[in-house]
Amino acid sequence: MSTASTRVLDHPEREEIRLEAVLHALSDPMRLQVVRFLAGLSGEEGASCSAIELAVSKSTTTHHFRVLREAGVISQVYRGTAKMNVLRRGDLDALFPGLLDGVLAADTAQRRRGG
Amino acid sequence: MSTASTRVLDHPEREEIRLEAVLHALSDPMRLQVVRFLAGLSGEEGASCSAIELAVSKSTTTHHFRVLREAGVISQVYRGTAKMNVLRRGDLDALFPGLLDGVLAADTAQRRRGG
DNA sequence: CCAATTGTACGACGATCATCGTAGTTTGAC
DNA sequence: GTCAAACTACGATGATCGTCGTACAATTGG
Repeated sequence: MSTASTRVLDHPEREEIRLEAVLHALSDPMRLQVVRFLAGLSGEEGASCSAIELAVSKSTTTHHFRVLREAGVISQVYRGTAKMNVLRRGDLDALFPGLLDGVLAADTAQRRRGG
Repeated sequence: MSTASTRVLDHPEREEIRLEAVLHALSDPMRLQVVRFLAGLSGEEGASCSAIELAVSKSTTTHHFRVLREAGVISQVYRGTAKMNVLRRGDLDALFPGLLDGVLAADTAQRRRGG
């Protein structure tokens, strides 16, 4: 088809994003790894699901990305056979200023200690 | 007995506190309520478990306090028949600067919006 | 010693979770 | 039209979670 893909994914609106859901989404090592990766990207690029190597099966990877999307942490859009993922930094920063950076900094600090 | 109580509770050392565990502990509304309450206290006072009215049974309350303690978010010490709870702000701020305040601010922001 | 207060231990319950494999769908490239 | 790549859907499984009630333990105050 030449028309745009009809495969559209459901994202919570900014106002629908819940702190508890975000914290829960970030409390898993795999998902934290995804967020860390996406946060390290410059600009609006984003990355496909397969660009981030997680030590779990493909189904599990899909699952983690969905949890992140449904919590409002990332947005996902199909592009060809790939699905591009972008951190919803604008929304998160608007809702919870400093939260995402705080978590990322905490993650960096913990890793630096050898965690 | 006049000797100090032998009822001692296990707390993770500062270096043992894990970010994922902290985030998980904070991702529950009841536990967030406890942390919010303790954060609102002045000085080193702390509060007994029963001082914080949670809309769950006593057993469940005990459970939530334990999760917070085992994650390193609070410290608990017996004092008579009561158990006093204190936020481990010093440890958390040292390990993850800005994280606790970020979460508390996010919680306040969400509540202000009517969440 | 007795009673009241405060919190625990121990199942138990249904719900959610992280994980997997297999079989499928959608797309882009040839 | 075929084929490979990328991701999904759908169970299934074992673990953990939040919740409860009941029964118990430790402490303080009369």
